[in-house]
Amino acid sequence: MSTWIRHAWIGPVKLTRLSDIRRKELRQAAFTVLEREGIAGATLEKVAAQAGASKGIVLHYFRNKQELFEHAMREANAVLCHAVVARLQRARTPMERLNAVIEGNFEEHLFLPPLCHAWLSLCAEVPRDEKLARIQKVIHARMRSNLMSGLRGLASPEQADEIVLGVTALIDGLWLRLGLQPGSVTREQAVRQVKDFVAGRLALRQAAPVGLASAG
Amino acid sequence: MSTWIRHAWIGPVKLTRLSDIRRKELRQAAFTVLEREGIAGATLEKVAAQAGASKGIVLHYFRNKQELFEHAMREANAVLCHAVVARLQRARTPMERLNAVIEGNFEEHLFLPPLCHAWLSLCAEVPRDEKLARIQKVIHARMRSNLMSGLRGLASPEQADEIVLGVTALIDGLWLRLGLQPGSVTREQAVRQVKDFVAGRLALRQAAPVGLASAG
DNA sequence: TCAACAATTGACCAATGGGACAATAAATCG
DNA sequence: CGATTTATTGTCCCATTGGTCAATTGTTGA
Repeated sequence: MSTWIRHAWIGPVKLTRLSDIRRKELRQAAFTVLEREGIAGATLEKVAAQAGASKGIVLHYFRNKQELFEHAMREANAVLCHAVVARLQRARTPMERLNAVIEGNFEEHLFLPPLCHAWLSLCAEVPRDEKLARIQKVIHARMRSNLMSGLRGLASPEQADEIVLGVTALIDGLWLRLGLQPGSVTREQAVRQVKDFVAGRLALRQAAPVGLASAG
Repeated sequence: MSTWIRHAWIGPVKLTRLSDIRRKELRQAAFTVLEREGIAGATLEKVAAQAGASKGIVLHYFRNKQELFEHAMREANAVLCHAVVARLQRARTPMERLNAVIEGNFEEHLFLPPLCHAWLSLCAEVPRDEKLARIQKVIHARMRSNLMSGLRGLASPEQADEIVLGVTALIDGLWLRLGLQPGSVTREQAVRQVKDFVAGRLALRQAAPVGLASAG
């Protein structure tokens, strides 16, 4: 976290203003600390140390601790988002778009326990932080939209809605599993699970909508 | 949290020793505080206040803060567990057992945002608390075992394994959704999702195992 | 009744954390 | 170059927190 980043391309946009660069460094440092320490142990001092700076500088760029972690969440989300969008752009058919979303959500260099740990800590604060809640809402809306872009060609609107809920929940659940028991689920397993889920739901499309499910 | 609880039946076991009762009160108070404040805001003083006692008493019954919240997690888990087991005992067929687990995991008076919030905060600490991790592990093992008791009669062992992973992830994901966006998922929707998931997977049992899923 | 024990409290303490601020160093720009 | 703005640091402050401890108040059982 020294200065190598100063004149580098970070993400899709070149950061010119020094302040922007510093802010990004600090957001990332905050996230890294979150990975290690969780929300309870993530202090301004640790973030500063992680960024190789003083505590004062953190509060120079962010009004307070809350704001810092809100930006950390936005940052992390942007990365995730980018992984999906990149794949989505190469997709041609509806099914390809669907798979793009699924695979993008389990990208190899992102589907990692520490990332999940930090994410989990942020999610746990959502109920008490209006801003975090709004970010979460946006994330879900984008996810839904991405999935819909593929599902519209494959299922009825009502069915698509149902499938979207299932897919998003399943993805989140698999991430959670990675965080709670690293090693109990691989990227390939996760992708397979979600794809099979969709396949199963689409297969049941014309079948009796109750089927086995209502046997109990 | 006064004294009405003193001579009451709490759960399946009557608590005789006063110390046991006090400990239970405090565990529950800790969980309640967790619901409101999250792990970062849950202090011993607040727990004490919630229980109508002094901070000293909390540390009289629990070695330290960590231990208190570990017990809070066990407590919450026991409640969840009880809901499932009760239904499981009334189930006769494999499918009934499966449905018992699914419905038990979304019991009406448990599938609530505050409960989820507290739970989420505890999960977020799992990576940094060996004891919490062990509790988590036990929970998952029991869940798997419960599901297996139904699935063994319905699918091959390998398939059952896969389905279990999917079902547990889906359940967790739906809970997470409840916590992050209360109101975006009802108990009925959740139950339906999981049941349909299982139905879809069982329907694909004999079909080509790849199917639509490998189109991308 | 009295001694041993458990429960409970409140005071106390050292450590830490978030945040304010003044002082200093750098950079930018006319 | 000189002045104004920006970056950065370290110090200071106050509130909070986890945890210890001695003292007090029941409870219980011989």
